[in-house]
Amino acid sequence: MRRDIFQAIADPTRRAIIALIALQPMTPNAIAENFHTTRQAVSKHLRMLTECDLVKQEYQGREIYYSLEIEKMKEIDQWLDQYRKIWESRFNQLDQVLSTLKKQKK
Amino acid sequence: MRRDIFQAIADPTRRAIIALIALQPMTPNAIAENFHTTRQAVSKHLRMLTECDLVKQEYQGREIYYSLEIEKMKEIDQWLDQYRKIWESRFNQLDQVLSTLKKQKK
DNA sequence: TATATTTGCAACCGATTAGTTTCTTAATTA
DNA sequence: TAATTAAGAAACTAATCGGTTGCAAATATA
Repeated sequence: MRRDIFQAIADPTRRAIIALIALQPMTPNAIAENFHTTRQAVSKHLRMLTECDLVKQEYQGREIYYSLEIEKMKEIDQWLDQYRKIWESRFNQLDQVLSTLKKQKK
Repeated sequence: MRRDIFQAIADPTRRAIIALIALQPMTPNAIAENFHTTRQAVSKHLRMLTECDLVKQEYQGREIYYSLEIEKMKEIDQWLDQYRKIWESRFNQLDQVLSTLKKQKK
Protein backbone atom coordinates (compact mmCIF):
# COMPACT_ATOMS: atom_id res chain seq x y z
CA MET A 1 0.00 0.00 0.00
CA ARG A 2 1.24 3.41 -0.95
CA ARG A 3 1.17 5.55 2.13
CA ASP A 4 2.69 8.95 1.62
CA ILE A 5 1.48 12.40 2.46
CA PHE A 6 0.54 13.22 -1.15
CA GLN A 7 -1.71 10.19 -1.29
CA ALA A 8 -3.14 11.20 2.08
CA ILE A 9 -4.22 14.69 0.98
CA ALA A 10 -5.56 13.50 -2.38
CA ASP A 11 -8.96 12.64 -0.93
CA PRO A 12 -11.29 15.60 -0.24
CA THR A 13 -12.81 13.95 2.85
CA ARG A 14 -9.35 13.50 4.31
CA ARG A 15 -8.48 17.13 3.60
CA ALA A 16 -11.66 18.11 5.43
CA ILE A 17 -10.74 15.90 8.39
CA ILE A 18 -7.30 17.50 8.48
CA ALA A 19 -8.88 20.96 8.50
CA LEU A 20 -11.21 19.96 11.34
CA ILE A 21 -8.63 18.50 13.69
CA ALA A 22 -6.17 21.28 12.94
CA LEU A 23 -8.37 23.49 15.13
CA GLN A 24 -8.72 21.12 18.09
CA PRO A 25 -8.30 17.40 18.88
CA MET A 26 -11.45 15.40 18.14
CA THR A 27 -12.79 11.87 18.61
CA PRO A 28 -13.76 9.75 15.56
CA ASN A 29 -17.45 10.06 16.49
CA ALA A 30 -17.28 13.85 16.66
CA ILE A 31 -15.42 13.98 13.35
CA ALA A 32 -17.91 11.65 11.64
CA GLU A 33 -20.81 13.93 12.62
CA ASN A 34 -19.45 16.44 10.12
CA PHE A 35 -19.67 14.09 7.14
CA HIS A 36 -22.30 12.09 5.29
CA THR A 37 -20.42 8.85 5.83
CA THR A 38 -20.29 6.22 8.54
CA ARG A 39 -17.97 6.44 11.54
CA GLN A 40 -16.15 3.38 10.18
CA ALA A 41 -15.28 5.16 6.96
CA VAL A 42 -13.87 8.08 8.95
CA SER A 43 -12.00 5.58 11.09
CA LYS A 44 -10.32 4.17 7.98
CA HIS A 45 -9.29 7.66 6.88
CA LEU A 46 -7.89 8.33 10.36
CA ARG A 47 -5.96 5.10 10.23
CA MET A 48 -4.35 6.09 6.97
CA LEU A 49 -3.56 9.58 8.23
CA THR A 50 -2.02 8.06 11.36
CA GLU A 51 0.04 5.59 9.32
CA CYS A 52 1.73 8.40 7.44
CA ASP A 53 2.25 10.45 10.62
CA LEU A 54 -0.06 13.27 9.62
CA VAL A 55 -2.19 12.71 12.69
CA LYS A 56 -1.50 11.67 16.26
CA GLN A 57 -3.72 9.88 18.79
CA GLU A 58 -4.25 10.62 22.45
CA TYR A 59 -6.07 7.99 24.49
CA GLN A 60 -8.48 9.22 27.13
CA GLY A 61 -10.38 6.30 28.63
CA ARG A 62 -12.32 4.66 25.83
CA GLU A 63 -12.12 7.79 23.71
CA ILE A 64 -9.31 8.59 21.31
CA TYR A 65 -8.56 12.18 20.45
CA TYR A 66 -7.03 12.77 17.03
CA SER A 67 -5.04 15.88 16.28
CA LEU A 68 -2.97 17.18 13.38
CA GLU A 69 0.78 16.64 13.32
CA ILE A 70 1.53 20.06 11.89
CA GLU A 71 5.23 19.30 11.41
CA LYS A 72 4.35 16.71 8.76
CA MET A 73 2.54 19.34 6.71
CA LYS A 74 5.85 21.09 6.25
CA GLU A 75 6.91 18.23 3.97
CA ILE A 76 4.49 19.51 1.35
CA ASP A 77 5.89 22.99 1.82
CA GLN A 78 9.39 21.65 1.27
CA TRP A 79 8.33 19.87 -1.91
CA LEU A 80 6.68 23.08 -3.10
CA ASP A 81 9.89 24.99 -2.54
CA GLN A 82 11.43 23.99 -5.88
CA TYR A 83 8.40 25.44 -7.68
CA ARG A 84 8.18 28.48 -5.42
CA LYS A 85 11.67 29.34 -6.64
CA ILE A 86 10.40 29.24 -10.21
CA TRP A 87 7.39 31.46 -9.71
CA GLU A 88 9.35 33.91 -7.61
CA SER A 89 12.08 34.22 -10.25
CA ARG A 90 9.41 34.80 -12.92
CA PHE A 91 7.92 37.49 -10.72
CA ASN A 92 11.32 39.15 -10.36
CA GLN A 93 11.80 39.04 -14.12
CA LEU A 94 8.45 40.80 -14.55
CA ASP A 95 9.51 43.27 -11.88
CA GLN A 96 12.68 44.07 -13.82
CA VAL A 97 10.73 44.61 -17.02
CA LEU A 98 8.37 46.98 -15.23
CA SER A 99 11.15 49.02 -13.65
CA THR A 100 12.97 49.24 -16.99
CA LEU A 101 9.80 50.57 -18.59
CA LYS A 102 9.48 53.12 -15.79
CA LYS A 103 13.04 54.33 -16.33
CA GLN A 104 12.42 54.70 -20.06
CA LYS A 105 9.40 56.89 -19.36
CA LYS A 106 11.58 59.26 -17.35
CA MET B 1 -13.60 11.22 -12.61
CA ARG B 2 -12.05 13.29 -9.90
CA ARG B 3 -9.69 15.73 -11.49
CA ASP B 4 -8.20 18.18 -9.06
CA ILE B 5 -4.65 19.25 -8.42
CA PHE B 6 -4.35 17.16 -5.23
CA GLN B 7 -5.33 14.04 -7.13
CA ALA B 8 -2.85 15.03 -9.84
CA ILE B 9 0.16 15.24 -7.53
CA ALA B 10 -0.77 12.06 -5.62
CA ASP B 11 1.01 9.82 -8.13
CA PRO B 12 4.83 9.71 -7.91
CA THR B 13 5.25 9.34 -11.69
CA ARG B 14 3.17 12.46 -12.23
CA ARG B 15 5.22 14.37 -9.68
CA ALA B 16 8.36 13.30 -11.57
CA ILE B 17 6.83 14.45 -14.87
CA ILE B 18 6.00 17.80 -13.29
CA ALA B 19 9.59 18.15 -12.07
CA LEU B 20 10.91 17.32 -15.54
CA ILE B 21 8.84 19.77 -17.55
CA ALA B 22 9.29 22.49 -14.94
CA LEU B 23 12.81 22.85 -16.30
CA GLN B 24 11.96 22.99 -20.00
CA PRO B 25 9.08 22.05 -22.34
CA MET B 26 9.26 18.42 -23.51
CA THR B 27 7.49 16.10 -25.93
CA PRO B 28 5.71 12.95 -24.65
CA ASN B 29 8.38 10.76 -26.25
CA ALA B 30 11.21 12.64 -24.56
CA ILE B 31 9.39 12.49 -21.22
CA ALA B 32 8.69 8.76 -21.54
CA GLU B 33 12.39 8.04 -22.05
CA ASN B 34 12.88 8.95 -18.38
CA PHE B 35 10.50 6.29 -17.08
CA HIS B 36 10.12 2.55 -17.16
CA THR B 37 6.64 2.79 -18.65
CA THR B 38 5.20 3.02 -22.12
CA ARG B 39 4.72 6.30 -23.95
CA GLN B 40 0.97 5.71 -23.74
CA ALA B 41 1.05 5.59 -19.95
CA VAL B 42 2.92 8.90 -19.88
CA SER B 43 0.39 10.24 -22.38
CA LYS B 44 -2.42 9.37 -19.98
CA HIS B 45 -0.66 11.18 -17.15
CA LEU B 46 -0.14 14.21 -19.37
CA ARG B 47 -3.80 14.18 -20.33
CA MET B 48 -4.80 14.23 -16.69
CA LEU B 49 -2.32 16.99 -15.87
CA THR B 50 -3.64 19.00 -18.82
CA GLU B 51 -7.26 18.48 -17.76
CA CYS B 52 -6.59 20.07 -14.39
CA ASP B 53 -4.58 22.92 -15.95
CA LEU B 54 -1.28 21.94 -14.36
CA VAL B 55 0.31 21.57 -17.77
CA LYS B 56 -0.01 23.38 -21.08
CA GLN B 57 0.57 22.16 -24.63
CA GLU B 58 2.33 23.87 -27.49
CA TYR B 59 1.90 22.34 -30.92
CA GLN B 60 4.91 22.35 -33.22
CA GLY B 61 4.23 20.37 -36.37
CA ARG B 62 3.46 16.81 -35.32
CA GLU B 63 5.21 17.29 -32.00
CA ILE B 64 3.57 18.60 -28.85
CA TYR B 65 5.64 20.33 -26.21
CA TYR B 66 4.34 20.07 -22.66
CA SER B 67 5.32 22.57 -20.02
CA LEU B 68 4.36 23.30 -16.43
CA GLU B 69 1.67 25.85 -15.66
CA ILE B 70 3.47 27.24 -12.64
CA GLU B 71 0.55 29.47 -11.64
CA LYS B 72 -1.53 26.39 -10.88
CA MET B 73 1.05 25.19 -8.37
CA LYS B 74 0.25 28.25 -6.30
CA GLU B 75 -3.11 26.69 -5.50
CA ILE B 76 -1.35 24.15 -3.31
CA ASP B 77 0.56 26.96 -1.69
CA GLN B 78 -2.69 28.77 -0.97
CA TRP B 79 -4.21 25.65 0.56
CA LEU B 80 -1.10 25.24 2.69
CA ASP B 81 -1.45 28.79 3.95
CA GLN B 82 -3.98 27.91 6.64
CA TYR B 83 -1.52 25.38 8.08
CA ARG B 84 1.47 27.63 7.63
CA LYS B 85 -0.31 30.08 9.92
CA ILE B 86 -0.53 27.36 12.55
CA TRP B 87 3.09 26.30 12.46
CA GLU B 88 4.28 29.89 12.37
CA SER B 89 2.18 30.82 15.40
CA ARG B 90 3.53 27.79 17.26
CA PHE B 91 7.02 28.92 16.35
CA ASN B 92 6.26 32.41 17.67
CA GLN B 93 4.93 30.93 20.88
CA LEU B 94 8.17 28.99 21.29
CA ASP B 95 10.04 32.15 20.49
CA GLN B 96 8.20 33.99 23.25
CA VAL B 97 8.96 31.25 25.76
CA LEU B 98 12.65 31.41 24.84
CA SER B 99 12.87 35.17 25.14
CA THR B 100 11.05 35.05 28.48
CA LEU B 101 13.59 32.51 29.72
CA LYS B 102 16.37 34.77 28.50
CA LYS B 103 14.96 37.75 30.40
CA GLN B 104 14.65 35.71 33.58
CA LYS B 105 18.35 34.75 33.31
CA LYS B 106 19.30 38.41 33.24
C1' DT C 1 3.34 8.95 -53.50
C1' DA C 2 4.81 5.44 -50.17
C1' DT C 3 6.92 5.02 -45.73
C1' DA C 4 8.21 6.38 -41.17
C1' DT C 5 7.38 9.07 -37.04
C1' DT C 6 4.68 11.37 -33.35
C1' DT C 7 0.81 11.35 -30.92
C1' DG C 8 -3.85 10.43 -28.87
C1' DC C 9 -7.66 7.23 -28.06
C1' DA C 10 -10.18 2.90 -26.95
C1' DA C 11 -10.48 -1.46 -24.87
C1' DC C 12 -8.96 -4.31 -21.58
C1' DC C 13 -6.74 -6.04 -16.90
C1' DG C 14 -5.26 -6.49 -12.13
C1' DA C 15 -4.71 -3.72 -7.97
C1' DT C 16 -6.29 -0.19 -5.06
C1' DT C 17 -9.76 2.91 -3.10
C1' DA C 18 -13.62 4.59 -0.49
C1' DG C 19 -17.38 3.13 1.11
C1' DT C 20 -20.65 -0.29 3.44
C1' DT C 21 -22.34 -3.92 7.02
C1' DT C 22 -21.26 -6.95 10.66
C1' DC C 23 -18.63 -8.17 14.58
C1' DT C 24 -15.38 -7.84 18.66
C1' DT C 25 -13.09 -5.47 22.41
C1' DA C 26 -12.72 -2.28 26.00
C1' DA C 27 -14.41 1.33 29.03
C1' DT C 28 -18.24 3.67 31.24
C1' DT C 29 -22.54 3.92 33.69
C1' DA C 30 -27.18 2.55 35.53
C1' DT D 1 -23.29 -7.00 37.28
C1' DA D 2 -25.83 -5.83 33.02
C1' DA D 3 -26.48 -2.50 29.53
C1' DT D 4 -24.55 1.15 26.91
C1' DT D 5 -21.07 3.53 24.47
C1' DA D 6 -16.62 4.32 21.73
C1' DA D 7 -13.70 2.51 18.70
C1' DG D 8 -11.13 -0.71 15.57
C1' DA D 9 -11.01 -4.96 12.48
C1' DA D 10 -12.75 -7.98 8.87
C1' DA D 11 -15.20 -9.06 4.81
C1' DC D 12 -17.37 -7.47 0.96
C1' DT D 13 -18.61 -4.23 -3.23
C1' DA D 14 -18.60 -0.88 -6.96
C1' DA D 15 -15.71 2.47 -8.91
C1' DT D 16 -11.33 4.20 -10.08
C1' DC D 17 -6.37 3.89 -11.15
C1' DG D 18 -2.19 2.94 -13.53
C1' DG D 19 -0.69 0.18 -16.68
C1' DT D 20 -0.83 -2.56 -21.09
C1' DT D 21 -1.69 -3.61 -26.33
C1' DG D 22 -3.60 -2.32 -30.62
C1' DC D 23 -5.27 1.13 -33.64
C1' DA D 24 -6.14 5.58 -36.25
C1' DA D 25 -4.87 10.31 -37.57
C1' DA D 26 -1.71 13.70 -38.80
C1' DT D 27 2.83 15.29 -40.08
C1' DA D 28 7.44 14.61 -41.99
C1' DT D 29 10.61 12.37 -45.10
C1' DA D 30 12.46 9.03 -48.70
